[in-house]
Amino acid sequence: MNVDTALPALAALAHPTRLEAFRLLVRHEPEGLSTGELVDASGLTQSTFSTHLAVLAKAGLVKSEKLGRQQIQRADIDTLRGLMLFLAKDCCQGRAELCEPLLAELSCC
Amino acid sequence: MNVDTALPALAALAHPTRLEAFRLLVRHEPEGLSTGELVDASGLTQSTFSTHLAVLAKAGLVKSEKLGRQQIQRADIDTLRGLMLFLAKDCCQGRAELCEPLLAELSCC
DNA sequence: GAAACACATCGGATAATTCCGATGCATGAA
DNA sequence: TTCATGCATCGGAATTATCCGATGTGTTTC
Repeated sequence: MNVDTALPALAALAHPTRLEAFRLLVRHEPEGLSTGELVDASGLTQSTFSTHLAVLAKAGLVKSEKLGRQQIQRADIDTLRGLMLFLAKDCCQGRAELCEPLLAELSCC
Repeated sequence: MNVDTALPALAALAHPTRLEAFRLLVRHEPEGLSTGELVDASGLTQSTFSTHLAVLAKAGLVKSEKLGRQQIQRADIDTLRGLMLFLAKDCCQGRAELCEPLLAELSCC
């Protein structure tokens, strides 16, 4: 993950519909959800949501898989992790004191 | 950090100029940089960059302080940490296996 | 084959971003 | 006081994002 890959990922998440859809997919890992279920959850038109999904997919945050005539969407945790590492990298370089509190809170996992 | 605070933060970072400026400020913690220095680094007009800086400030990612007639800008690491925790929260809830690799890589700090 | 279904894509209208020059408003220097 | 400096804000033009209905494509069912 670098600036060129982080920017589309940030832009993809910087929209209420897409952020909510992505979080929903993360909570439904690893089974995923069909596009139709996501459309229903969004409350938007099918065509509108489809373009949102395309933005998430292009950013690498969502991968899809065909299952019969529906499309199963799944969150790509590796990309999310890459984005978080990219954001953390700057403050971690030689300045551990800045990221220690983050590690402490993440240790809940 | 919740959806309402994460969305402006994501949108603020989802722009090449603002992302670069924020990363520059993180690397210059805790001294900070003046607005003029950031303008020079951006290559944009002073007025254009000022509006970008206002977006970062409104999202809580940058705090400023007056020093004579210049304005010292500093990255707010707490907000960055809050954003990362918000993104990580979903995948950590009851599914530690998803976040363990993140912790492993972050342990470089 | 025909119809129904799930989803993607196109066309176009509206709204929001982005960018700049010009101007305003403080602060420090002469 | 007068002038220069550093920065914020205003007004407006160009670009981009967002949203929807309509249509196209592939898949299952009858």
